[in-house]
Amino acid sequence: MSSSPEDKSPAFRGGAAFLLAQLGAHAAQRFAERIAALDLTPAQAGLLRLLAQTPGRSQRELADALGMPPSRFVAFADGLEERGLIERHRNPDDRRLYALDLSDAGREMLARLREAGAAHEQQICQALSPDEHRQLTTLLGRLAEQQGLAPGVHPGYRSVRADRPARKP
Amino acid sequence: MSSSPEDKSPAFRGGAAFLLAQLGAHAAQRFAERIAALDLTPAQAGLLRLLAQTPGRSQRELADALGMPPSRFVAFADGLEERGLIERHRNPDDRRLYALDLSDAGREMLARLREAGAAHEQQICQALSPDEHRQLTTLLGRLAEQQGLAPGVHPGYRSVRADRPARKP
DNA sequence: TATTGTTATACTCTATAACTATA
DNA sequence: TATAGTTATAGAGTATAACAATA
Repeated sequence: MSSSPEDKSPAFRGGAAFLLAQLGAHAAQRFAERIAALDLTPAQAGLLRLLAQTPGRSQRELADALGMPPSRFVAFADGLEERGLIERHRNPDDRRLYALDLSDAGREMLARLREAGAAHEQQICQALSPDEHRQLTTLLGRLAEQQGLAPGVHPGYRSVRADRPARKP
Repeated sequence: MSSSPEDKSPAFRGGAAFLLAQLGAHAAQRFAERIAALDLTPAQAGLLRLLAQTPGRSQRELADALGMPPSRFVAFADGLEERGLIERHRNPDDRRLYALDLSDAGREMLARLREAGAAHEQQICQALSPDEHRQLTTLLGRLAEQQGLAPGVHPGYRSVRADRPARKP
C-alpha cells in the first residue's frame, strides 16, 4: 500500500483550516437540528441572543449585525413578533425607528436556548477531556480574536434557512 | 460594570462549538476568496482533490461524495470539462457510466490549489505558535474522527456558490 | 425492472429597487 | 435631502421528477 507525503498517523484529515471549515459546518448543522425542536433557526437564535445582550436596538442595526439586508429583516422579525418572542416599540424621539426587545416568552425561550447550547457543546466536544476542552476553547478564541471576528455572530446568520434540517413538502 | 456568569477573561466568545461554527464559516469564506483567483469555487476544488485521490469514479459516486444531487452534478462537471481540467471517459464494460479523471491541466491546477491551501492554513493560524498549531490540528482531528466526518469533504460542497465572494451583475 | 446520466420545470430564496413616513 | 422601515419584483439556485440509454 502506497503512502502519500501528506499521509500522517493516524489518518490525514487535512490541515487545521480545513478541519475548521468541516467541523464548523458540522457543528452548525447539528445545532440547527437541535433547536429545530424549539422551532427556531440559527438566525432566529442569533437575534434572540443579540437582543438579550443589547436591548432596544433598531432593525437596521440588528440587520447589519446579523449580516442581512434590512428588507429581509422585516419578515424575519415579523415571524418572531407573531410568536410573541420579541416586541417592537416605537421610539418617541425618532418615530422612524423601532426599538426591538425580548418579551417574557422570548426570555424563557432564551433560557431553553442556553440549555440546548450547553448540550450541543458537550455533544460536539465529547471526544476531549475537560482539560483538552479548555485548551481547544482557548486556542479557538485566540484565532477568532486575531482574525477580527465579532463575538457572538457568525456568517451563517446571513441565510434564513442556514442549514435548516428538513423542508415540508 | 456588571459581569455575567459567562464572562471570563479575556472576553467571552462563546463555547468551543460556537467558535467552531464561527471560525469554520470564516475559514471557508477566506478560502473561497483565495481560490477565486484561480477561478475555482470550493466545490470545484473539492472535486479536483477527490479525483486526485481516487481517479475514475462515476458521476453518481462523486455527486454522493460531494453531497449534491446527480442532476446538479452534470452542469457542475460540464464547467470543469469545458475548461479542460477534467475528462470524461466512457466505461467499456458498462456503457452507462462515465469515468472521470483529471487532465494534465487539472493536475497543474491541483498543484496551485495546494499552494493556496498552504497559504490559507498560515493565514488562518497565524495567531498560534508552531507547537500550538500542531496541538490544534490534533484536537480538531480527534473531534472530526469521533463525529464521524469523512476525511476530505465538508457539507459546504453541497452548494454551487458556497460562500462565493462576489457576483457579477 | 433497475441504474446512469441528462433535461425540464416548478419553487424557494434572495437582493435590488421603489415607496412611505419621518426627520 | 437623508434615513428607517416596508413592499414588490425579477432573477438566481435548487430539488423533483420525468426521460433516454444501457444493463
